[in-house]
Amino acid sequence: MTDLVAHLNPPQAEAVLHDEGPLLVLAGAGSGKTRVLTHRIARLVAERGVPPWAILAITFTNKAAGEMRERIVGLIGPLGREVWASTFHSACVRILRREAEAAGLPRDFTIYDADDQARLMRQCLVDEDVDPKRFAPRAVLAQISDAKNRLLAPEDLASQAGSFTDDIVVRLYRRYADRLRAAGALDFDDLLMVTVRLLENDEATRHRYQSRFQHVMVDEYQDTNHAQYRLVRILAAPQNNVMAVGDDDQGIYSWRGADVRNILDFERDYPDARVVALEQNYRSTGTILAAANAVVALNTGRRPKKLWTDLGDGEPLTVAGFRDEHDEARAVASEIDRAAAEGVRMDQIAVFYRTNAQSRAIEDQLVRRRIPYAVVGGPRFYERAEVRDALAYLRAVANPGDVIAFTRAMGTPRRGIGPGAVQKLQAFADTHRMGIGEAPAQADMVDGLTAAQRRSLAAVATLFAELSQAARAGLPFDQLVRMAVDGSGLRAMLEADGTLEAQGRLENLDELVSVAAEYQATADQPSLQGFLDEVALQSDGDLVDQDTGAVTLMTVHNAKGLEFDVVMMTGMEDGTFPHSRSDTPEALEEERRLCYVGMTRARRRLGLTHAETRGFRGSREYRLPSRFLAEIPVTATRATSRGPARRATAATLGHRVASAPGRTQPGGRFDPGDNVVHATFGEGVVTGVESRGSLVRVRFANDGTERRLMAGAAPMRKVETA
DNA sequence: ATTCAACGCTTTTTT
DNA sequence: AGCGTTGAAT
Repeated sequence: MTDLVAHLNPPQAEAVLHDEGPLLVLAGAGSGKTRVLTHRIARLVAERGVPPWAILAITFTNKAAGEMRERIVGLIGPLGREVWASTFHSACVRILRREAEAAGLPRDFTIYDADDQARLMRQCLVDEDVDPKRFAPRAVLAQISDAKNRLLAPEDLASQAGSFTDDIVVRLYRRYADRLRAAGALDFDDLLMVTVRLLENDEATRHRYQSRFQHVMVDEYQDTNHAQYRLVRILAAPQNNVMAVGDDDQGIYSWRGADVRNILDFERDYPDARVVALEQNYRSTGTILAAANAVVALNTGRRPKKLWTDLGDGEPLTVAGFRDEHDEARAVASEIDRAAAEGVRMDQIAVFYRTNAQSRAIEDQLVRRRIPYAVVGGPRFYERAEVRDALAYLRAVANPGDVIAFTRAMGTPRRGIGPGAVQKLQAFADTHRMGIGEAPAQADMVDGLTAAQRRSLAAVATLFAELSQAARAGLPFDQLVRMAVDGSGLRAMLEADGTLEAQGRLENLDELVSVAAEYQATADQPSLQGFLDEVALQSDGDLVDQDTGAVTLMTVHNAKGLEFDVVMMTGMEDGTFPHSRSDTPEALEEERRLCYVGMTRARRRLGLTHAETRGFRGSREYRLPSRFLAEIPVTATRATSRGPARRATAATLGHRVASAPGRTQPGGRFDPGDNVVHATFGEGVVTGVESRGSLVRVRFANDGTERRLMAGAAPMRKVETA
């Protein structure tokens, strides 16, 4: 048995040696928190006699959970595999599958992802006769999600509601909940909420889990929402052996209900908590750290901290501007080639961006230069239409009540069963108290179907029966998937298509078959339900593979928890990053934290780029350099212009510094004759000034129109063009 | 009743 | 640019 604190610094050792009672670890970026977590667990098991299965360790991704488990195994052997390491959502599914009866759930409940939710909500809007234009399904769902994260049922929301809008949302929430129940489905938020309710209301179950979990540990605690917070409180009680690890500067998920107060108020919630701060960074150079610190330091309401490193200054950050996203991408590719020529491994290089759509321009260039790359996130494998189509057949069989899956399956391939026929089947299923998935077998009894539809449904019934029989007989999952793909006619449909796109879709279906085979081979107790659960709870982060020999492209959100020798942050423009929709002070601070997270992923080299114009939803928009660039101390940077981008650079940067930190120039600086550039209208010339300078008239070159703009508010600046 | 073609709007981030 | 809704053709 190795000495578990041998290579730890004093605060790390203090945390690892903490035995019982609440512990808060404030872990700055790159301060070795995973090490502390794994070592502490190893010590509790190996030296304090805590059974591994009595430890619940919550991580942010399934992949992180797996890695944590392996590291523990590395420290104390196979016993470490028994630790409950998982995400909140996976842990809840595990509990709910086991306690389905007590929770009032069907044993084979289905998990609905965002796409399923939206489809279901659409039906609810129809039910409630609400115009989907005025109430976008996703927007309504966001409000419902918000409520669920705060553990509010429709009734609770009703008591708070007042306005007309709120009333409609309450009605939709109620209807949506009913429909979920009818389908035997839970959405992501339900997984948490239902588990909390179960534990709060069912004393016996609560006691069982409370005594089972002697220690509860939560990583990324700053990103927990209220439901998760409550779950931790309940499970940790009464002995409160809870360890929260996090960093308030890295909270980037408030938009999905995360509440930084959870970490800021930890000591109030657990008054006898021990607090340990990890402030030595082992990852980045001093320059990178100083730059990142300077940016995040501008936020208010954060715990003061002083991250430091003894790794030396390293090289300065590079900041460069380009004409458009294509030039930017070319420069990124050049930077990658340069780094590779210096001996940096491709898989130690990452390109970050704020939004997934930005990956495209970069991918184009990397393909052209034959630079191997892997995109994390974006259109996820399991979100591809054909994959979802194939899975819909399996879901419809696993849970005959799942209308969404059933409807989807009926629609692809085309077999003459549209919304009308589905409705008739649903009505029939309702009156005969069966799931809609069981209705095709009785198609003869359903009123109002055409002969062709009955024939079509008979084939569906046969397929369902075969699939269900095969699943029960324990046919390997890859064969089950293949059966769905072939038997449904999906494969035939795509093969008949013959286009390159259909070719790709077929490949994805083959990929799904291998994923199923993989599941078959690795799962403890393979089951159809388990396979579908795993698919539903798969996260982008789970698919990050850092040993591929390829450059990694991803959003800054997905970069959390990772590190690379060389990081390029692209799209550093106001409106892109910070995102234009983050226009409140709070949202802006979150963007800044996001920027901090991105910067602190870099070990040795950090480059930041921006483009003057960017294609956006078909049209081209003008962009000013991000205010975050201006927040980086000049001493930490070296402005460069590399490769084909000659244009921007020093002059642009001069502008950027001059205009920072505001989004726009203060009013009263425009005079007739000034050349200006506006974020949406482009270049123009000031033709007049009104209201003592607060209103300017500008004629735009693009369309020749003249517009009157608020000098202080318009996203516009002067340019010194020749 | 289903399916196909044109129009209009927009999610930023994700378990 | 891409999706979903809408309106016309089958």
